[in-house]
Amino acid sequence: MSKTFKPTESELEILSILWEKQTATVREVHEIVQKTKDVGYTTTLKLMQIMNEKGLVTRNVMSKTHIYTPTIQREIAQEQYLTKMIHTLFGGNASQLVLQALGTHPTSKNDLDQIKTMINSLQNK
Amino acid sequence: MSKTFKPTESELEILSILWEKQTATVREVHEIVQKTKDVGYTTTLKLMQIMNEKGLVTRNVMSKTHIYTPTIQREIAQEQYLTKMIHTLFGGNASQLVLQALGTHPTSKNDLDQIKTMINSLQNK
DNA sequence: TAGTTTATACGATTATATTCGTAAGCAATC
DNA sequence: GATTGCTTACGAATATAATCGTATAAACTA
Repeated sequence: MSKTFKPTESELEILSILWEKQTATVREVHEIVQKTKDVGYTTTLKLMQIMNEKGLVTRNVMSKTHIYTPTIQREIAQEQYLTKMIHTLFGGNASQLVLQALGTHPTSKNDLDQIKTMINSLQNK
Repeated sequence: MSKTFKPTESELEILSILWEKQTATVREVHEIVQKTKDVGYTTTLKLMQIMNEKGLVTRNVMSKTHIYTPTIQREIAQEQYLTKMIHTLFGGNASQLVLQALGTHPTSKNDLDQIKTMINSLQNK
């Protein structure tokens, strides 16, 4: 069914922009890409065309300026990369990853509470 | 100082094996690689030679069979990938990653307690 | 409407990564 | 001491990704 989703580095960057904005034109994407990478417009365009061929995005071609939408759910990508990362980087131990994430990435009190709640519900099973 | 650590896909796989075993020969690494990828011995050898040139590993050449050691701390790689992943995949929100990790990757009661302890100490600040 | 801007399409180049074949050395064994 | 097996070295082929230049057309603008 679902082929293995494996975007390249650049493609993932573009996807992350699309996930954020839901939908975007090449120019909008390029504007953001440019902040971190110094590449030409046609490079971004070409990448997005390739992504379309691969089925990573779809596009609405009604108007001259095409509008792109990601086809892959962010959640699916999250799960896939998370699994891989736990395996290759944390020796299969998810809690190590959690501890590290909490330790080095500031989290609001509210979010911390939410995590505690989740843990409690996991423990009551 | 520290150049940007950016191993390729295959290199990261080899590193993860070295992190696990601390130290290993090409054959030992290859044996494990072979379980998931169908590649020849010299491919693994070449990769590890390149990694040596790049400084990702060092090797002891005393005996005929070289012994490889990773130069990069696993923790540094963990931190780097974690940061990137939180950014591109979780919209900058670390707690989202934590919730997802806990939700889909079974964690022992003990580990969960440890995480709670950590959260508590974070909240008492 | 002529000129300018902004789009897409797409081939071609360049860069990077992966893979393997072959040569050569060393050591154990027959 | 020849043969076999395992090792490294390394060039070269192949595959994949990233980048850009140029052509072409639509839409806006003076």
